Amino acid sequence: MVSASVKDVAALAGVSVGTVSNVLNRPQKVSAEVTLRVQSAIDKLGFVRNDAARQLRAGMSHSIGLVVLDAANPFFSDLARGAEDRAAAENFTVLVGNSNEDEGRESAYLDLFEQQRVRGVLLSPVGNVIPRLEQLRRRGIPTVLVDRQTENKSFSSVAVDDLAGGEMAAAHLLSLGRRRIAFVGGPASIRQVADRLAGARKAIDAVAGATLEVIATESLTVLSGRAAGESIRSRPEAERPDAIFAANDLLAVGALQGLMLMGGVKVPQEIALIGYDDIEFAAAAVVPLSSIRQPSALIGSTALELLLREAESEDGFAPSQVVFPPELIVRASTQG
Amino acid sequence: MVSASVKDVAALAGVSVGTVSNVLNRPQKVSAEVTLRVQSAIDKLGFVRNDAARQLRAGMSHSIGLVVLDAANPFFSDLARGAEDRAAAENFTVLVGNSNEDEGRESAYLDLFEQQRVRGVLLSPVGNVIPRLEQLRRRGIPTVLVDRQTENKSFSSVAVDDLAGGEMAAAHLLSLGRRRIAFVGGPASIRQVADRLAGARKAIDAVAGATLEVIATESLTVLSGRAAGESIRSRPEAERPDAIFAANDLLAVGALQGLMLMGGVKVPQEIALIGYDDIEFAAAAVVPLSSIRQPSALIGSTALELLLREAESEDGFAPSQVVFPPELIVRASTQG
DNA sequence: AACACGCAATGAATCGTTTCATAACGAGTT
DNA sequence: AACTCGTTATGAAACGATTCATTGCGTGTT
Repeated sequence: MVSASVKDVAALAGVSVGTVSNVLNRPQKVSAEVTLRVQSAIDKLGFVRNDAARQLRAGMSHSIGLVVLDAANPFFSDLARGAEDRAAAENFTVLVGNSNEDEGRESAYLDLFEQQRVRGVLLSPVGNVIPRLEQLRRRGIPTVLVDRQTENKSFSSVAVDDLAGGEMAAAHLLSLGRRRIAFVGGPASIRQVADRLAGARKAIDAVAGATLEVIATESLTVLSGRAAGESIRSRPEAERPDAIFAANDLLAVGALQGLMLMGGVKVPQEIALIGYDDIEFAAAAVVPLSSIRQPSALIGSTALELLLREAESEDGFAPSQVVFPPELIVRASTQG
Repeated sequence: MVSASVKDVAALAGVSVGTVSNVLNRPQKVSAEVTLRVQSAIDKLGFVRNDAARQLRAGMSHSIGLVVLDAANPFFSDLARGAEDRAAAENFTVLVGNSNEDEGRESAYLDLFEQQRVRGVLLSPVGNVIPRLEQLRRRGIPTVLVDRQTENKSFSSVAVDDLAGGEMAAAHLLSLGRRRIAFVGGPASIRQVADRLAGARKAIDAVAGATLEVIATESLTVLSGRAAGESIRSRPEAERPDAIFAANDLLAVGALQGLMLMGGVKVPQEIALIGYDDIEFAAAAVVPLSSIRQPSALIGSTALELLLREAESEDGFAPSQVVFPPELIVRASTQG
């Protein structure tokens, strides 16, 4: 006997299977004496409910699926934590899949979630997923997009206004009197990067005499940032920017190192530096980093909330697009 | 109609449900003509297998559960990736739970995994879980411990020899001629911390005139390390150690910052510094960090392999304890 | 004494897939 | 023509929990 079933419990307790189920799910409907007998039978047999059977009968699971672009990115792990905590409060479980920015893996996870009959899906999409989402919706699985605003207003989404964030970062640098601003980031195909750059451009265009230089990187990593920083440091002093806006904090940390190597450029005196995301490490960097904070956990919990509401409602649910404002965090890298 | 079932597919294709199942699971047993008809019915109806029903019938799921101490720690996310990749190759899915070093959450995840009838569990344990694991085993769910050697040889485990790692780190510092060595780490209740310290002590005791000072920290974080570094910097020069071994890289990074603040102590000239884990950031720190590398992904994949082998075997499986050797990675923080 | 009512407990039906013993059929053999 | 294979296809049974219409029983009412 691999494991006991309700039938075994019922037999041992001398009751029907229906009663065992009632003890488990509607204890108030069962007399105290019988409850006790059933409980002790459960203990004696080490009975554990079979989730697959429950789910089959229920028709839907108590899980929701989450597909993130990069599980190693602190932004997404915070987002996931936010979603998980909110889900736990409603007795739901979150299954996390890591697409690694690969459309194939994204699709595989969506397939898996469909087979599991998850209650809904949170998705930070790689490519154009709208057709796939419409298919999911037709099959009764609602989706909420995270960290991405959609043109398509028929889906709910929760995101941060990256355009405003970029504008905010650039405006801050401009307010320090800096005028030769460099944007470090890439690849440009990543929506968030493009939006942050567009926001920065907007702020810079509004100030006479301010210029924007774009330094493209291959990825959003510390090493890419370091390369960018070193290339700036190696320029003649007159050709260096006086401020850098990095598309995320990993790049900013790398840039900082590239600049400071061998007693090079002083941050913030010679070049002010600001990042994006406000990851935990930003505050602890050698020169604590200014950054644009995103409420990552809040994005996760809000998206989950929206999703559950949509899942519970009958069709005809009105999708909503939630956009959180980013927040400027000023630290040493843009002070002095 | 929420979603189509095999029955619907069978009806549309004009065959029996058994045949549909055969098309799905043993295509070679079905004639080409029928296969085609069934496939097109599947496509037309948008049929998606119900995993709960499959699993109920099969008696066991195609998932394995993994409980980690801290999902945000790069060491564990690498370990998880290793396990996931290996699992995917065998058509298994890994469900990741984060215990956050909390016994209650650990237990909740184990309950959940039991209800899901997972094929096995990988566990980086918080407290004394042996009784719980014996219970799981009785119910047919094998367990492999990760990142923890057990006294109890009846369970398989995959770990790195932290004692050897600690010894290796200290021996490296001693080989540089350093004699006043400080160990930065804590809380001591964490097994890994205690083992690394014990290893260091062993190496230091073997060298005449070498001393070991233990600087306890509250946690294994950058901020704790920074505090430790600052307190060392504020000492009179004669009372400072000439080398620091930090219990993990986050502490080492923090210590580095604490030491270097305000043009303080030079690393490695005045104080050599080595960390543990070799997280990605170590190589990219302002002074690239020497560290003790653990094969995190390999630990994950090996543990998964052991687990599957144990799950497939009938009872009478001989548990094995795999211990990987740590590896010394020398970078600038201990050179010069 | 007859009746109605409410509370407990019952157990058959159900969810969707897989499996397996059986049937149907055609081709080859004697 | 009777037979044995071999190949396909069939459909009922099984997995385990839940649900719900039904039964049984004790209490209170008239």
